Amino acid sequence: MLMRTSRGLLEDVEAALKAAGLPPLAWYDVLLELEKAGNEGMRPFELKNRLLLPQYGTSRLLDRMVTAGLVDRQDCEDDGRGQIVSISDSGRETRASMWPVYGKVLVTRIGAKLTPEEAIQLARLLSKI
Amino acid sequence: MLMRTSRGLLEDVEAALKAAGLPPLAWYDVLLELEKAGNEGMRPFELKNRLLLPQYGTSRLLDRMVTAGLVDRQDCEDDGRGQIVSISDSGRETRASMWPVYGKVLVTRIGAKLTPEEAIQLARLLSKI
DNA sequence: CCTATGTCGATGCAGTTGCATCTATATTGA
DNA sequence: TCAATATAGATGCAACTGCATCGACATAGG
Repeated sequence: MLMRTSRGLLEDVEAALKAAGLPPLAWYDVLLELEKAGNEGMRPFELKNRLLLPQYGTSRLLDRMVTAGLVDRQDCEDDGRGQIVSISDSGRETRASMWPVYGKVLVTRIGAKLTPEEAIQLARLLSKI
Repeated sequence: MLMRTSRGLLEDVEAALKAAGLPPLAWYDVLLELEKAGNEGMRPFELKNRLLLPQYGTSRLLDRMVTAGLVDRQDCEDDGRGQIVSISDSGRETRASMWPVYGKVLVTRIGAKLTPEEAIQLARLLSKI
């Protein structure tokens, strides 16, 4: 049930984003992390750890986002192997415009079907897993 | 949180199946449906409706499963456009060998972390969505 | 200092997915 | 009956994913 539920939800969110001409959900997660990281940005491997993405996935996702101008990438001074990625102004705007679309699907798919107490309880149960 | 939880669970299941030299989880769902459908099998579009898969995804998934010998495909007599797919003996065996691997991950990831009452409650909440 | 090993990130390749479109057959209705 | 439309399933193409591996730099141990 968990699988079916979340897959359906995911598809709805992706479809809503696409219909609004916005990037996929994974980009939202990245933008949110980078926004939280502030101006100093963060290392790709840290992003990978936070979002539990595979290393190669992170590398290529960042590639695309840099190309799209949502993320800035610069060489890391402390570590010659590494780099620092940070969100651009355009990235901030994009994230902001994604949120209402994302949120609306969640509200209509979850908020409308569960009472607030149930939603809290669901969150509590899921967090234990 | 729902997304993160289910994605992690999914990855664990896929990894366990792969480690056991077994096909991916989607194949399990198909095999289970076909096994329930019995000897008459079922139409691909019906499978697509039940599993909520895209049409092209169903077509290609069945291609691979037929190639792997887990599914039999024959032309449909009633409808010249259509076909009938059904599970083969090998498919039944494969599904049977997948179940314990699948189940074990669920038990260790869910059963071990939630009490039976919590699990029931979780299922109830998810079913409302 | 130098070699061995570990970590960071990139990439070639094969397999998979999404999208749009196609062919073939079925159904509807004038 | 025949044209218009709808449905079943396949497929070319571009994008994306997983896997294995690579090259570059970092760090530890002798």
